Amino acid sequence: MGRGKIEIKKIENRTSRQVTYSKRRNGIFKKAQELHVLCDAKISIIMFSNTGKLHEYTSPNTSTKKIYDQYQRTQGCDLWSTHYENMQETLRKMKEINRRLRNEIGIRVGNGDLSNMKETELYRIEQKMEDSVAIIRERKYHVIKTQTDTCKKKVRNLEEVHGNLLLDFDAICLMDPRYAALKDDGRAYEIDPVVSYGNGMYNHRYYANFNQGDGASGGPDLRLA
Amino acid sequence: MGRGKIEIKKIENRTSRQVTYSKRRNGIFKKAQELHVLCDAKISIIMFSNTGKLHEYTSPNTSTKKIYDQYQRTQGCDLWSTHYENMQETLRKMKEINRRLRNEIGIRVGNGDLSNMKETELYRIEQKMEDSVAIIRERKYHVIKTQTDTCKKKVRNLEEVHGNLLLDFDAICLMDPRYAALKDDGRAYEIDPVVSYGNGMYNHRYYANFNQGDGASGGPDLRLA
DNA sequence: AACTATTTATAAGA
DNA sequence: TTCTTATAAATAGTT
Repeated sequence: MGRGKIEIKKIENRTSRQVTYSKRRNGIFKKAQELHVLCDAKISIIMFSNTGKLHEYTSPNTSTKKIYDQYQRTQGCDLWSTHYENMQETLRKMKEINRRLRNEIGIRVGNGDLSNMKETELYRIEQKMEDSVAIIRERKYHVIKTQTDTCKKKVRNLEEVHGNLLLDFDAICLMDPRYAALKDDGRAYEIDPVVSYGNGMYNHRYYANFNQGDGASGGPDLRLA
Repeated sequence: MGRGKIEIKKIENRTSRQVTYSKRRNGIFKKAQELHVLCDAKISIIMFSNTGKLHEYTSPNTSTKKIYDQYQRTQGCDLWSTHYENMQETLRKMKEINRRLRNEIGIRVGNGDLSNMKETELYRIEQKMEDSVAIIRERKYHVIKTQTDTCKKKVRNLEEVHGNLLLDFDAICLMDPRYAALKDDGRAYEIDPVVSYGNGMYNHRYYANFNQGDGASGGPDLRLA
């Protein structure tokens, strides 16, 4: 379609080639537009001249991106999803890790969902939590130990006074048996059975009892049974 | 270019439209191929008929993806990098959240980095940790309360016995002043100053002291100062 | 899918 | 680039 027929092969003359490229490119775009109107087609044309210049045609009411999205959907292919999929996988994994971390925290903070946990799992969690409280316990221990020591001191002192009184009382009874009757008048001078002092005046079972479960540290054991 | 000139507007006849679409589409692809050969151009054409059918032409020695990559580089535009960047942003945020969650857990488990924390921050963490121990404390409390109750019982009993002994001793002294001397022989029947019983035999300051900081529950307060 | 009258695109020249 | 124009090519309507 021109003054003479041309063979379809690369035009070696640079200028001619550029002119032809320009004319034919517009021809194609014109025909694309016509096709769009006549047949209601969506068309995307992208071309690069051999000089690297970009020209594109995109039919109205759409965009290059839209057409490529549709292209992918239709083809079921990826195009850029190679890059993309790795990222999606990473994202997916991270969400999962995140979810688990949140759950771990939730359990520790007290609003975790413990309802669908198995016994062993619950035990594991409990163990972990106990480990976690170690630091807090370390400080709490100081306070508790102070209380305990004070308590021990008082009990020890009280017991000593009590012991001395009993000794003195016994001494009085020996010196003057009149008062021995007091021993049998219903009053119990011995500490009640719960404490189990029995007859031993300086029996320290009381302390042993108080300190039962003591760790190596000598402080009260706060572990759960 | 046909038996008659046609107006460029949508062809309403379905069959005609499809025929025209087919013919012209091939015409465009043929011209694209000619242009590719004549001018050494890279061309990508994607079209969708109004029935949604996909047809494409891609010039030889290239691919849709290559052309799209070049398209993006040339245009400096995003296309899918919008998705991509959003995704990267999401990923970045998620990593940050993850890092913080890990740190939170680390602190609770005892291997967190507390070194570069400010006082207020540390206090906040401590508070949170204490909240977290609430559940554990709830159960521990049971054990401690048992111990405490036992201790109280023992002390109360011991004190009562002690009180009775003192009363009896006083009675003996009144009846037989000979033994009053024992009161001043250096032995202290009163509990030592630490316990501060003073002269009041039934003074319960001891308990008040032991129970200092009691919560409404009546149990020992395990909170840190 | 093939035919062909006709329109359209465009090669070469200006 | 754009215009011109002779001519090749595309294609509308028909078969």
